[in-house]
Amino acid sequence: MCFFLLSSPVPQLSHRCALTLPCCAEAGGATCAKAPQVTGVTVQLEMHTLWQQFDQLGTEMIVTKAGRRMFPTFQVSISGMDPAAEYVLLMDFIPVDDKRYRYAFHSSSWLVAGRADVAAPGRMHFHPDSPARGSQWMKQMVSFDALKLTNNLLDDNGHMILNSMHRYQPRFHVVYVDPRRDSQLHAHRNFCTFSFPETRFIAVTAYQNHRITQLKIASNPFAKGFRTTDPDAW
Amino acid sequence: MCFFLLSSPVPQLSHRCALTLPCCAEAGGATCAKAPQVTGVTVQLEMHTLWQQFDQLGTEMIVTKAGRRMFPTFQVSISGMDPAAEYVLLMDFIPVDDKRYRYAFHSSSWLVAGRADVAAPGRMHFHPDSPARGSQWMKQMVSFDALKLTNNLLDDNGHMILNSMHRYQPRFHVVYVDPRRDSQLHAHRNFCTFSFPETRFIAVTAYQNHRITQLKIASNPFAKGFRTTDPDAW
DNA sequence: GTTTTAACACCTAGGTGTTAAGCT
DNA sequence: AGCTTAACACCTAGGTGTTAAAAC
Repeated sequence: MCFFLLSSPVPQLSHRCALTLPCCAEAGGATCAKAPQVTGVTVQLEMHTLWQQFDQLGTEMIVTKAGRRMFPTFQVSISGMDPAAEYVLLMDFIPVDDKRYRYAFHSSSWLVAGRADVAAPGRMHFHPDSPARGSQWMKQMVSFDALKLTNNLLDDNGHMILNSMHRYQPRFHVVYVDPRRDSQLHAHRNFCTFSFPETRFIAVTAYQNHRITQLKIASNPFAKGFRTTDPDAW
Repeated sequence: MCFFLLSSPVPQLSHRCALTLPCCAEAGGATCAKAPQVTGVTVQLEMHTLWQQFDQLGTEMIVTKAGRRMFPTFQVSISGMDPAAEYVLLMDFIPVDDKRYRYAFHSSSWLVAGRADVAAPGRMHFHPDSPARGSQWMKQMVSFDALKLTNNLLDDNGHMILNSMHRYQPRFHVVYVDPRRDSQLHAHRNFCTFSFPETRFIAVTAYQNHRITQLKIASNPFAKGFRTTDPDAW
């Protein structure tokens, strides 16, 4: 099941060149003996400008017992797949560091509040259309809008379990489904991973930074009921 | 693509014993050289009582240009699949006869109004979870609630195209995805078909029989706004 | 004190039959 | 006259931040 290294370090890519990531970008140009079906894969993060706006304020994502969607939604455009080959697309979340945070309202900033709590169960979220052919994945934007975040360590709904007040980096994985051989043995060659630094966030049970709240209200259609100003101003 | 005989006759099974259909039920006990993955498959129609209530009045299903869901929804429970084998589940609709109908309001009954119009394009509706393993299909009820009916001959949304004022029999197909050989050549052995006579209906652009309208309002949650009497009376 | 929970009003998104107008 | 269409009010279903109370 766990054929990815959950403990692998978070890549340190600059914001400005992260619009498009070639396969194995996080490996930093190291040796990359990947299957040909994944070597050419390129992934572009959608809603990049919105993600940047949140990232500049310090993105917060609500976690609830029942599960809460992410906003912005993680959406990507993919190219360079083998149109006829089958792929599985999935996401996971890895801790950015070993710290617990708290928000200082008087200074409107996040402070380190100690060592991280025990790590939440590291789950994978398979895109519901998986598996599908490359042609299908490349046809239009791939959206992970069914993905939900929870702080319930005993969650039984397949949601992604995160610790509140901890910082996370979403990761996106493209896995080639090799029909010819035992996929378990060659899995390490048949996938590649993409990390977009601007999608990092701190999990919270209630918003801390009021500017994050305002940007969510301004940009999320489901929060329209809380808008007071002109929505086009954003 | 069209590996089913769209023009095959509608099976004439009695209402009373149609609760559960074994594979190849429509073949009437004839020779049935099917693959072992489909021979043992059994399908049970859900909401059977509701379907019978509608059938006794003469079920009508709305067709619209944009596409309209069926109510009751076609839902089945499946058993007897090979849990590890992959199956595709799909539906189609075949004309019950070669006639066009009209409703006589004064006698509250359907009359034959001539020969059928030119047949609408015969489409297949693949269940969106297809393909999936037998274990997945048997885990819980399979619902075709995404299926929509349209009278637009030029429909480009993948909906099922039907002629209004014509009578149809929904059919349900279980197709075993054979990984070993050319599935095209052996397709005739790898599927079986189920027809439930109580799911027959006449396609309409507006309800004709007022008792059908009342039963829809009473039993469809989305029509609750039109209820006047106690819903528990049904 | 800080963090979490649950009920809530207010939205989006889309499935109902109704109705009046339009079509043939 | 028979049939179809489109706008509509009224639902279901579920995604928002708010708020006050609860939990720790």
